[in-house]
Parts: sequence; C-alpha cells; structure tokens
Amino acid sequence: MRAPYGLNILDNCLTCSVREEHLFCNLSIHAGQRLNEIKSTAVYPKGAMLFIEGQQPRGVFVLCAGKAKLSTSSREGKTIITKLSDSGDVLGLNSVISDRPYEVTAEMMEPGQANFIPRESLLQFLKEHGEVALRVAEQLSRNYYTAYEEIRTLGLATSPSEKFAKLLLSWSPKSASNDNGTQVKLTLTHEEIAEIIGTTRETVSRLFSEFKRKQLLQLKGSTLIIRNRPALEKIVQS
Amino acid sequence: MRAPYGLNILDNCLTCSVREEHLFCNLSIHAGQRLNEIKSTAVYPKGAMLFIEGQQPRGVFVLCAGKAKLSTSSREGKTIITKLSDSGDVLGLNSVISDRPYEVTAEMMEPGQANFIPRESLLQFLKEHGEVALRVAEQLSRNYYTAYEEIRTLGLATSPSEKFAKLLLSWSPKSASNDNGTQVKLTLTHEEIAEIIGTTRETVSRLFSEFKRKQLLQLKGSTLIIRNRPALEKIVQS
DNA sequence: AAGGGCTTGTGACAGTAATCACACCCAAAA
DNA sequence: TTTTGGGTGTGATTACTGTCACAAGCCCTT
Repeated sequence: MRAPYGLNILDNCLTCSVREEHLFCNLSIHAGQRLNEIKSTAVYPKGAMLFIEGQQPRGVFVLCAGKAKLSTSSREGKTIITKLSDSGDVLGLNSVISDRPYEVTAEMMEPGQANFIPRESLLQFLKEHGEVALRVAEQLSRNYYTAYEEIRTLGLATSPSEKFAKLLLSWSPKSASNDNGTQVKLTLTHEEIAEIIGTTRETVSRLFSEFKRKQLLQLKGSTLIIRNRPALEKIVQS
Repeated sequence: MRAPYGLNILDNCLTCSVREEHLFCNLSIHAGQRLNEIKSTAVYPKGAMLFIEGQQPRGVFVLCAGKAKLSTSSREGKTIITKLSDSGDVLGLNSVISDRPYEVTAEMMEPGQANFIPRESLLQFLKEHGEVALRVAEQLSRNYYTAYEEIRTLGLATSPSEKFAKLLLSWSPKSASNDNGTQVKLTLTHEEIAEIIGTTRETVSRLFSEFKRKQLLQLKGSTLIIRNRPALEKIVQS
C-alpha cells in the first residue's frame, strides 16, 4: 500500500511493529480488536499540525511513523518546545481524559502517519475496559514525570550552557559510544534548540562555538559527535 | 477527639466535610467503605515532611487539614516550590501509580492532618474498582495541566516582575474584591515567594517596594491588598 | 550559473537581575 | 532588659544574556 510523501501505510494495529512497547499494546484480543475498529489512520506531511494549543480535544493521536514536536507559545510569540515525540507516542491523551483544551500544539517535523481515536469512542472504550483505564493512568503519570523533568530544567538549571549540556547528554546514550565519542544525527535547527532550552538562537550558536572550541563536541556535516562526555556532565552538575 | 497541635482529628472519610469535591468522593457506598478501611490517619506539626523527593513511593496522602508545599531542589541547593496544597488534595498519586520515586518533597506549612493509603492497598483497590481508576486518570490529567501551567510560567514569562504579578493575581480571586481592592492574608516569606517564581529573596523585596510605590498593592501587617488589578493584568500580558 | 530563502556565525551594546554586604526590624527567649 | 535569630530593605557591583545588525553559508529551484 502506497501513500503520499513516500510512506508505506500501516493499516492494522494488531500487526504493527511498534505496538509491542506502548500504551495500547498487549491488550486482550477482544480489547485490541475493538480499538482497531474505532481508530482511523491518516498520513501527514512535514509541518502538519495534528492539533493546536487551546482547541477543544477531538481525540487522541497515536504516532505510527515520523516525529512530532509539542510546543506552547505566549501571546507575544515566544515559543517553547516541551517534547519531541517519536513513533509509538500517544498525543493529546491528557486533554481528552480531563476534557480541557489541548495544552500544546503538535506539529509533524517530518512526514508521518498517525492513528486517530475520537474522544467519545475512547472514553466509551475505557468505560467498557476498566483494565485499560489503569494503563491510561500509568501513561498519564509517566507524562507527568516528563513534565516535572521539564520544570526542573527550566526552574533549577540556571544558565543556558547548563541546559544545553543537559540536552546534549540526553541525545547521547552512554551505550552508543565508542572511543571516538558518541555520534548523533542533528535534525534540529539552532532556533528549535533555543526553543527547547529557553534561550535565543544567537546564544545557541555561541554555545556551539564555545563547546567546539573547548573540544566538548565536534560537527561533521549534520552529524554531532560528543567528544568529552565527563566535561558535559560536570557542566550539568544538578 | 483531641490531638496534638490543637487540631481536632477527623476520623471518618465518609462524614468528612471536605470529601464532597475531591478525588475519592462520591464513590459508591461499597467502594467508599473499602477505602475507609485501608486508610490510616495521622497528625503532623509544621515543618513535617510527608515525603521527600527521590524516595520510593510508600503510598498517597490525602490532606485533610492544613497546608503543604511541594518543592524540588537541585544538588547545589537551589529550590523551587511547584505547588501549594490545600485540604482535599491528594499527594504522591503520580509516584504511586507509575511506581517511580516521589518527584517532589511535601512539607507541612502549618499543623495539619493527612490520611495515608499504602501503595499496595491502593493499587489493589483500583484493580477491584475499575470505575475509580478512571477517576484517578482524570485527577492525574488535572495534575498534568497544573504542571503545564508551571512550565508556561517558567519558560514563557520572562521577567521576575511578570511572574510576581501573575502570582499576586492568582491569590486574589476577582470575586472577593470590594471597591478598596482584594485582601489576602500573606503567609509566605519573601524567600518562599522567590522559590515560587524562580528568583532571589532580594528581588522579591525590591518587587514589593516597586509595586507599593506604583500603588499596585499595599501592606497592612500581614494583610496584602491588591490596589490596581488591571495594572497587574497588564504586566502579565501572556 | 544565478537567484532566493532559510540558516548560521559573530560583533557591539545595553539592561536586568544575581551576588555581596550591611543595617534594620520584630518577636521570642534568656 | 538584653540577646538572639529569622526575616526584610536597599545600595554597589558585576556578569550574563537578550537584542540588533549584518555578513556569510547552504540548499533548492529556476
């Protein structure tokens, strides 16, 4: 099955390869089939908005392929990115459960696919399947944890360099490093990085320069190489 | 029934006056009685820690009387207060549901009382009563919303004066104001206010001075009077 | 090859809030 | 009464980072 934007459509949750590890996975056969019935799927181009901050929740989106960024903005136009989502993530769950407006905007960062589950259907489904409600509660509390990470970063890590170092470390799993350091594909612009750590584009540029000069990292094209992990960890401290 | 710290003990959740509006309220009679069985109650002095950031979750606390502050700290000793809790609030729920360490420290700001529900008992109770699990999910998503408010304040509201104005407004419900302005009992130290808005004690002192000079507010002993609400709203903007 | 649009690098400058320092106030204890 | 200690007010100084400005780079289209 072919789709726009050069993607292959995944049309059945029961056989999807990402289903193993996530929220609506390993359900009873009955529940799984029911869920498969009430979902619909769609393909999105880069830049597509799944939903926008302040909208009444229509339903949840299960990201099947592609990456999305979640952000929130002030009236004056300042924006912060609160999370980068990968395939498997469930977006908009909190708003649907609490019936409040979406608290963030979800924008596709690359072409992708998402399943949509309408609000009413999901709530009905959860009432019928009490055991899944507890799974949802667990997911929500994990979301809450992530939010608290964000609060700690924004509120406790004072300087931009500290937050930048923290971000770099979060990109480089200790495991994936060889003796030359860790390699990461850099897909974000300086502007986006600035919106993640709550500073300006210019400051991010200067941080890159500074860290390169101090041999903490290195850039080859769009590949980022972490050169001195311990030094970064020292900058983070907290 | 008398207790230490001059409090009257509330010993039965089924007849408690704060039960109407909160999480474990208006349950079926059966569920309510079961919950009443597995909870225990205790009285705490000012400064008591219900739990500390990083501890494995032992259970949840339902605050029956008194106020508590929730805070998180960095290794270097910087602290931010993320929430002030009132009677009726359920503390530690996220950690128990997701089985992760408490993400905050809960400290009593005045003498009070809290019911304790052990982790295992609560989880068992939720499995038996699927309808309550959905209520818990709703509560968690409300917590998540509050966390996002915090993220927006920390990440988008740039200047201390903006955050300070925001805090003042959150203390003064529009309703409770007469023509002289809104009166609020001020129970926090400048230091604590600083920890809420993420700045220093000195800056808070200066903000009080500045806002008094501009006739935005007024202090009579420990009573704070909001004099010019519109001006504060204008400072907040976002 | 040339053009346009987005992205990046870096200098100059200004303003704000953190830090340090000290005096003051007030209430509770000795 | 004096003492003590937590809380508060405010000056001086400094460092940092946001803002503005502009040049240069990169990639895609024409």
